[in-house]
This record gives sequence, C-alpha cells and structure tokens, in this order.
Amino acid sequence: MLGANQVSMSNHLLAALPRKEYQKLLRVLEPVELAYEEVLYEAHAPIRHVYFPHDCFVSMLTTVDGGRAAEVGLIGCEGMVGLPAALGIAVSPFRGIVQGGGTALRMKIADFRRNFSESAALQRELYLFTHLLMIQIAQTAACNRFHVVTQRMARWLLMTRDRVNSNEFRITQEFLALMLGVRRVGINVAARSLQERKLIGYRRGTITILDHRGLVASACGCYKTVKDTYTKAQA
Amino acid sequence: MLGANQVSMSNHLLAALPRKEYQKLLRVLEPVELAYEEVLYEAHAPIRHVYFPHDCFVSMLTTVDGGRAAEVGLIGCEGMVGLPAALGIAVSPFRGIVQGGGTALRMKIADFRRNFSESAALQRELYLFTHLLMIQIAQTAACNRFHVVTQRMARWLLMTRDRVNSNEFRITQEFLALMLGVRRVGINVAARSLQERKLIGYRRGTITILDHRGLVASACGCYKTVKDTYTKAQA
DNA sequence: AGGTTTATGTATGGTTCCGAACAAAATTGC
DNA sequence: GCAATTTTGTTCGGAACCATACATAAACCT
Repeated sequence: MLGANQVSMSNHLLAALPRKEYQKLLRVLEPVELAYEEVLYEAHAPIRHVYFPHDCFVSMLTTVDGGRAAEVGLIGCEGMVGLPAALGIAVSPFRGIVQGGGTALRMKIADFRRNFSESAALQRELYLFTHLLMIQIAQTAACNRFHVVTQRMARWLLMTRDRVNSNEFRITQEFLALMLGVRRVGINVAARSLQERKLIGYRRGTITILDHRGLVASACGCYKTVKDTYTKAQA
Repeated sequence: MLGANQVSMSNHLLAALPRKEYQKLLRVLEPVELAYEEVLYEAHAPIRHVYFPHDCFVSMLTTVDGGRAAEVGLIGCEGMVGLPAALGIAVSPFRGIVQGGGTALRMKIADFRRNFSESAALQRELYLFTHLLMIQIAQTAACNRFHVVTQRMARWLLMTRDRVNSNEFRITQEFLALMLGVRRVGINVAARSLQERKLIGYRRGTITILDHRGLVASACGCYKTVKDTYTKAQA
C-alpha cells in the first residue's frame, strides 16, 4: 500500500490508475535517475522509452531555422514524457531535455504499447493529458506573441515550482534564456527586476521564489489559465 | 463510386477510410455550408458537432488577458474540426472560426462518439491528426517567438492556399491582423512589401498569390517544416 | 593560493513592433 | 449620384528586444 508521502512524490497519472492496473504496470516500470540537462529525445528520433516523472520535469523544445529553439511544453509529475507513443507515433517531434534532476519511472516502448492497448483507464488518462498538453502548447504560442520577457519568466518559474514542489531550483540565466528563446541579457534584466521587487532571489545557478503570490501577479494570465485547466480536468 | 474530382474536393481523413466504414459514416454525416467568419465553437463551450471540411478551413484561436486572441492552428480538408471529441473531451478549448467559406460534412457529437469507438481506422487517423496538429501548434509557438510579421504572413498565406486549393482568397488586412495577433498597420506594411516583390497582389478584401515559390522563400522555414511533416505522415 | 572556468552585470546602436490618430480610396446602400 | 461604411494608406513617438562586445564576480581545480 502506498503511504501518503509516496503518493505525493509519485506520478499523478500512475497514481490515478485503478490499483490493479497500476500494479500490472509496475512489473514493466523501471526506476531511473534523470540528470539535469540529460536529453531524453532528440527531435525526430525514435522514442525508446516513455517516462513518468516523480520529482523532476522535462522541457519539450522545438527548433526553427535549423538552430534556434524554444520551449513549447513542460511536463512533470502530472504527466508522461513520450506522449506521441500514445497516439501511435514512433518518433518524438520535439527535443526532450531534463530540467530539475530527479527520479522517474520508465517503460520500454514495446511494453508501453502492449499495456496501453490493454488498459482503458490508461488510455483515458493519456488522451486527457494529450488534450491538456495541447492547451499548454497553444497558450505558449499566444504567450510568446503577446507577453514581455519578465511576465514569461515569472510564468516559467511558477510552472516549474508546481512541477518540482519547491520554491528553489537550480537553473542558470543562460539556460533559462534558451528555454524562453531570448538572449541572456533579457533574462538578466527581468531577473533583476523581479529581485528588486523582492519576488525572487537568485545567486549563481539557483533561483528562489520568495513571494509566490506577488510572482503570480507579475506573471501573465497564461499561468493561471493553464493551471486552472489542469486542476479542473484532473479533479 | 467517387470520381477523382470528388475525391480531391472531399475531406482527406474521410477519403482515407476503408470504403465500408466511410459509407457507414455517411449515414450520420450531414453536408453543411460554412460561412466566412461563422463561429463553430466559442472557447470553453460544448462541442455539438465535429466538422470535416471540404473546401473551407477553420482557424483555432486562443485568448489571453481576456481580450487579445491569436490563431494557434489552421484546419482544412486534411483534418477534422472538433478534435477534442476524439480525446474524450466535451468542450472546445479554442474559438473556432470559419475562414474561407465553403462546404463541409458534419456529425452530431453523439454520433461521432459511437462511430469513433467502433472504428479502429478512424481512431488511428484522428490520433495521427492530433499529433500533427500538436506539431503545428508548437511550431506556431516558436514561430511567434522568432519570426517577423512579413515571414509569418507569408506562412499564413501559404498554409491557407494549401487548404483551399486556390491562389486567391477573400481576407481583409484587419482580419489577418487578428489572426496573427498584430496591428493592422503591421499587416499593411508586410502586404506592401510582398506586393512590391511581386509575390502577392491584393485589393480590398482579396489576396492573390502571384509567385508561389517566391513566397515560400519569403516565409519562415516553419511553413516547410510543418508541411513536410503532414506530407510524410499522411503518405 | 592562484589560475581557469562558469555565471552574471553592463553598455551601445539598431530594428521591429506598439499605441494612437488621421487621411484617402473603394464599395455599398439609398 | 451621393452619403455612409468599410478597407487600405500613412505618420509619430516610444517600448521592447536584438546582436555584439566586454567587465566583473563566484565557484572550481590542482
């Protein structure tokens, strides 16, 4: 039986499955440590495993012009990494790169296919998650269009917080710039602006959220919009 | 038996179904005329019908800050409008608005649910299309981040052309500005720039593509990236 | 401890786009 | 034909961000 702590640290998708199906999956699930900046999928490369994050999360990036990339989605313990597999697709359209290091359960793609086709509950959950991820990506598209760097950075920090369950995480400004598709200078300016307002603190490679509510107020509405959608759908 | 012309004018998703399943669906499919600017779904409103466009296409828009909207996806005869229904979702997350007027087949949501669950072929096609739409949306997110208005406008015109199979279509600059999430002034400048280079022509409410290859060269790579993905997947 | 590497801070000029307002031309309705 | 409406053309100052370059500071290594 899972204790409350284990449930909170485990993957929500798996946790929501009926007991029996969950235990069946456990037989083919393998615990792995995912390291910061580890690449799970290259764009257009085959999906060999699907991942169910516990306390880490993964950025999905898409590339333009053969070089520049931007994050289009963030997947943590609320979802599964390697979603195209649930749609019958063998290749990842995006680059998947680990952000916060931590633990996850993973499954070989062949095992996933078999178990997925046999579990109506898993199907239902993954199709729902597909829908939610699509909304997240779409909101990112609009957000990229309308909102300034400071707002987008605040949103990113909040989304990250929700996925690692911690107010502090390791991330450099350089890396954050890559995610948001801006220059590091832009992040630097935004970071200082948020720090001056005492919403965040940071030092060399670490950012701390000091005032959660204030940060929400500084972020664009995209944060709340997407979060509410997830909350409602998974209630 | 469908003649070649009818096939080319009909919906690709339906056309790719096995003969028998297609004929079964025909019993619950109803032909409709979709008018320019008609709203098929309001955001967060229930999906009552799914639509299979023939010679028209539909923009999916997402809203930020309670007002401004931007197009995140374009669906024409290559797909189905109301895709969340295939994921077991009853509500459209986006606003769906008809662009080029034309004909489509539509199905009541209850009929769709029943037929979808009974047709493995339809499931396969719609899950594939879900995947493709997700890629389109993600590319739009990156495109919004990196590319200038002229490039994005060229991309939009090309995507539209592919969906209506015509080099000329009715669209005002004002409306195009709404789709791309910019001011009309920005579209005006871009339109004149494209016209000066003899890539397009336009007059009050109508745009004509004059030099297709030249326009592709002026568009960002996002056009080709997404188009190639669709072509390859549906081959 | 001292040098190397990595991360953050700062400056400059230029481009794109925004917000707002107004002018001109094409189309429509009477 | 003439007025109203719709669509397109143009202007202006300012904000955000870009590319590039260089300066400082913290952490790491041996």
